[in-house]
Amino acid sequence: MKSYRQSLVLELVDQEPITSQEQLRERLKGRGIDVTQATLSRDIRDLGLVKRASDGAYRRPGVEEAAGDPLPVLRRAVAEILRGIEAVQTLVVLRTDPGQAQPLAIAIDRARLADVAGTISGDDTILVICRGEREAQTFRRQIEEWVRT
Amino acid sequence: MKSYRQSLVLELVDQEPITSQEQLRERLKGRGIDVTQATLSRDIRDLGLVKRASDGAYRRPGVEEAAGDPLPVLRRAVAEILRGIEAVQTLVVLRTDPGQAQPLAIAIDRARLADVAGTISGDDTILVICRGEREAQTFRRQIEEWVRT
DNA sequence: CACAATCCTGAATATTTATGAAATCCTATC
DNA sequence: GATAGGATTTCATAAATATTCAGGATTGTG
Repeated sequence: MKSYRQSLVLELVDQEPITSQEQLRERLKGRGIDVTQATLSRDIRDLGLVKRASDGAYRRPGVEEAAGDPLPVLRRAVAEILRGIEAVQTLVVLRTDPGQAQPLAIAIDRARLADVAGTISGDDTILVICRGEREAQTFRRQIEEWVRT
Repeated sequence: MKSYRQSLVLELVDQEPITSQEQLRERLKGRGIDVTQATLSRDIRDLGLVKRASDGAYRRPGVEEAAGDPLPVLRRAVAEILRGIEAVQTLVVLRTDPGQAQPLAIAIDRARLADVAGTISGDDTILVICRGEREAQTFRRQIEEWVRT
């Protein structure tokens, strides 16, 4: 019983956001398993599940969430907060308004562009490490394009 | 106030197991910060901390038990949260899941590897500055090795 | 079978966390 | 300084979770 129930718990937790033990209880009932919240509290401890404060959902540790399409977010971010751009060999330096570098850098990271190996950012400057000099130019041109649009 | 307090929360949570918001409240009071539990509930959500059911301790997602030898910690961190690695000249760019770069960078720093001069990290990217191109390759290979194991 | 030891569970309850509403604190502007 | 608007915090309370205790099951042993 117990181990079957626990494997079902993992399955449920993986396929939809479960944010409370009561909710989990209902889902299990739907599958013909009826237990109390106390039991689920113990199951969750046994399974080592984790409750993320950001959305309150139970998760197996280490499994991350995928969000919506990051490209539009990036385009908006560029249009809104980019103030300057410059390529130096394989690096591209972006300037923003004070305090805006971090959000823009995150947008770039999440867009997972082919030219970009990664970014590091300070307060109003972002360093974009590109995969080569050619890629740095391509990236700069792409961004400049977005600024104009 | 808020951002200072939140950085203190991260610090406290990293250095000892905090299992309730009241406990966190006491620790903060010990550092001269006096707030209510309600505020901490919101801070914890803002910071995206996670409460592990296995021991009830709050953690930054992805960070594993900080203890003794830093190498095993690093290996585990690599296995768990590394998503990509790439060397560009003397630099190595590591990619992680969103928001996970910081903890992995800390693990690298603490391991004090011979090839590594230092690290800088953003949201999901870490820039590792190696002591030379040869060392960058060695470091990359070492990490890749760990990913496979 | 009888017994003990152990595991699992539910009920009741204690503890912990989240939240709505009001109060307070900041910051910018006149 | 006075004031508006927003952010942040507290207070009070609701909601969610953990735990204690006791009652079956189940298993192993003589």
